[in-house]
Amino acid sequence: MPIERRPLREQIREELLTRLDRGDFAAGTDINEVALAAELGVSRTPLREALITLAGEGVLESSQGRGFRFAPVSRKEFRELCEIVAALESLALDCSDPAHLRRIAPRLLTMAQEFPDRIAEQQEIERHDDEWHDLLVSGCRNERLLDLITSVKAGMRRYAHLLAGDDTPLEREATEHRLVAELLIAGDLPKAAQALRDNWVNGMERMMSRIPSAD
Amino acid sequence: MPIERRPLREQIREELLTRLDRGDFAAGTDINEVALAAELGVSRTPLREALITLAGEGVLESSQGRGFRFAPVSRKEFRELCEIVAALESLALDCSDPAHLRRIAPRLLTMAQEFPDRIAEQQEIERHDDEWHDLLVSGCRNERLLDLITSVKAGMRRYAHLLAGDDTPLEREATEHRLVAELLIAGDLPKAAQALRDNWVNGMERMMSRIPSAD
DNA sequence: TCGTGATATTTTGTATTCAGAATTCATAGT
DNA sequence: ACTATGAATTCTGAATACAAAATATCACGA
Repeated sequence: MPIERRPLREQIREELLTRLDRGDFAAGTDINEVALAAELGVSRTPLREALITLAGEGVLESSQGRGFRFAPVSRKEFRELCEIVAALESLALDCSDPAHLRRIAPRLLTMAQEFPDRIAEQQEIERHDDEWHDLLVSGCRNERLLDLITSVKAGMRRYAHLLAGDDTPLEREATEHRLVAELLIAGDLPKAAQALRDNWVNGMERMMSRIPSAD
Repeated sequence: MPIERRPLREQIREELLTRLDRGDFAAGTDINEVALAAELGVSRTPLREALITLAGEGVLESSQGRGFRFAPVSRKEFRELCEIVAALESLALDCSDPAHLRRIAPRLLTMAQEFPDRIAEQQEIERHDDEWHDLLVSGCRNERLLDLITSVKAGMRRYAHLLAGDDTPLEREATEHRLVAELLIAGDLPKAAQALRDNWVNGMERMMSRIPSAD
């Protein structure tokens, strides 16, 4: 078995992100470093390193002397993030090996058809959606781009739990994924990329109404 | 006068980037934290925070137990970065206020025509080029996108000093900038965005031969 | 001469401590 | 009652201290 040894800051970062997914943190409230470090069972040093990383990814914001806080959600930011990820994933498709795309296209179609029931847990739905997108860009030969996409998506996690409890979007999301997969099978990459961008734009609009309008 | 108070980590990050521009650091060599901290006159704590930030931006790489080092340059990575920035700046144009674009277009044209002499210092040329691109995207309403562009470009600084000493590219760079400006004046945003992407692709190819082929 | 292993040294990763800024709370004055 | 002022407290930002991992050194044997 491969023995895994990673810096604490990375483990902490992931733990904070999963807690964020669970909705543990109220947006906008300050983070108390000593309390959080004690809760995680680590010292402030690696915790602060993780916080700085997350701030760089836009998950947190910080200000001099007042430390870190989870950035409040806003429609404006969400729109901005969707625009960015749409462009990046579309670019990732362009940079992908066409042969690889043809190979995975059927699986993408299957996954889109197996979209989780509306009974399924929110967590499960999100995981499925993430997996689909991950597989989609898995053939991208631009490694930096893949890292960047991961990083930007980390900043979107604050929004994930907001879309709990609505069913209708699910169908549409699945339909759009199917469309992308079918266009890939047909070998029409430009159209597939466009459909993917549309998917993000539509997903954004579905979400918009659910974001508190502090804007 | 407004008294400026910023965290040490940010000042350190900037200092390291300017030193990188000066070519102070040999790529691939490990960074000695105590030595560098002493040289900068700070403790290891804020220095490490800056290093972690830079690693997140791709300027540095790190591995468990062996600390940080400046990532070696490679044609592959440079191509990847150019692809990304081309897409992001193009997106920034799309997100810009058309009125603002019309307003700045003449200035962009002037700047392109005033492109520094080939006698000018390398530093000066780069600064001028950066300013032109900054002005170009200054009307972008997607703030996150602007931050992201800045961050990705930080990762490209390692390549800047490589193109010293060649004159011909200068002319072409200026010509391409002029073309973008003229298309903006004509109000043809899609064509301008395309010309901008071409500018990045061409700039990449000009650079390619100058990057050591460790690949 | 080369490789192997034990030991010493260096350097990182993490914890702890210290100093100063921000906030809170109480009190005095209007 | 309300504001302003200042002390006390809390928290962050930075420095220092400590532990463990990585690297270098060197002796020894094939």
